[in-house]
Amino acid sequence: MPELPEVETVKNTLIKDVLGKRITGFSLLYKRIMQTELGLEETVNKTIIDIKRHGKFLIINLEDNVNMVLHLRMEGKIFYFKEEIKELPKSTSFVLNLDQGYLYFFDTRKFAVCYVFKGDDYFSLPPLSLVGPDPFLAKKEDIYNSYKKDKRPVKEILMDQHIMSGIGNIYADEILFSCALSPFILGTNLEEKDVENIILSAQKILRKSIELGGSTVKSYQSSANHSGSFQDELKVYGRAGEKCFNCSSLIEKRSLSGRGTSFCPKCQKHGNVIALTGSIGSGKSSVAQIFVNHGYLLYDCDKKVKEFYQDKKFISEIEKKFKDVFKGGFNKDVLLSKMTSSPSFRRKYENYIFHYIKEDINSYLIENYSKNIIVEVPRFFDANLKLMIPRYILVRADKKIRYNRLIKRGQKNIDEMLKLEKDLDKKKIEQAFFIIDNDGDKINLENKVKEIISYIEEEKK
DNA sequence: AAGACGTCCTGCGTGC
DNA sequence: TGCACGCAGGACGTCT
Repeated sequence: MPELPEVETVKNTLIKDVLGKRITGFSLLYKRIMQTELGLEETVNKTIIDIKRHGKFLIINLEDNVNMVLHLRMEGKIFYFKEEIKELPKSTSFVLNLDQGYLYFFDTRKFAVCYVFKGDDYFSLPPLSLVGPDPFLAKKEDIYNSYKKDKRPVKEILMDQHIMSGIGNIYADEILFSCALSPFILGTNLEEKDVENIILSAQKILRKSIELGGSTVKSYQSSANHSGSFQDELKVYGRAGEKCFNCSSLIEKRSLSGRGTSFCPKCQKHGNVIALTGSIGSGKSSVAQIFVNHGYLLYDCDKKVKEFYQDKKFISEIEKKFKDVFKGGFNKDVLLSKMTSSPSFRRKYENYIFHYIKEDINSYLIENYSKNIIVEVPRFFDANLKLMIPRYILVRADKKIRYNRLIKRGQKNIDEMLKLEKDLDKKKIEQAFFIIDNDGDKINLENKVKEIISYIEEEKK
């Protein structure tokens, strides 16, 4: 994704390639890219006299005060070729024919936008008038004044182009790692020195990235002939589940306002988050209780799901989502029979519930990011929580012991429930943070869990 | 008013 | 092997 360093790289490449060249014609293949009444025809027969960057915007100054303003968004790329491409790729948004060569604008997802202005007041008109200074131009006092009254999490503010521009998802994660701040800390809770740190870290990281020609991540590349190499410098972005280079903690990932957010829980001052999983009747709750006694907050998925089923909004969402099944309104018996008779329904339904609970865990963890939390989640693997909570404790118990526990609990349909369980594969067992074999001895269990808790405390130092 | 959600779009990963 | 599905993601618009 082009952020400030990538746009800067594009700018530098274009200055080398096309400055002084004249636009002789154009073809517009994706019309919706144009955001202004004025179109590319205004650029014909004009020479490119300068190329600038403002935040993540690229500005192409032409003769006679014609100015193009481009935003590459996710995947916009501008490549200069001396020769014409015979078969244009599907992703081509437009082509500018030059007196020598061609400028191709590619954009697979078609999110990029283009503005054409006549006159020199384009800086005082949207979109540029709404863009804040980039970290190299920002004044510490101004930025601190904005941050301290902003109730959003710092990462959101950092990506808000109106306040400070140029930083997107990748660099936001990297900058916050670099200044050891949680992405979830609220702007109102930041001190002046934190904001100063953010600006300095931003400058340092962006400068380094510009030196390396930006990042070449997934499909993004700044120019046809060169790829940047800053992706090799990334410390947290795209590293969820891997070890922090600094402290060896596992990098965690959450979703913050729809953006994947990776961070090191130790370096960025988070509480411990541990998932607790294992088959039914293995004694997860007893383990969880011991964590609670040691000051951990408990997120209990089974309890949460029960609460969801009491919630009218949740039920009406389910009725809407699966309206062919719940024609006469939501009904547990209908649900059960459909679940057993249709595997595809079961899959879809469970995925929906997993998704729902995952979102809920996500917001709980963000809200309580500085606290220690134990998340009791029987279907940890099915719910795909491994990147959100890389550390999980596996509780196991002999089948006989579990059977007896379930009878004691008054559980119905025990045989069916046990039959539905899948065996854990080797990898899942190997990757467990700890395995607790719970044979029913309370003292043993208590000691084992205490051991784990003090291990976690020790690790955190 | 601020926050949640929808919109644009396509390649790709997942899971059967 | 292929198909269907759903997600990611920057910025802005809309709704509450």
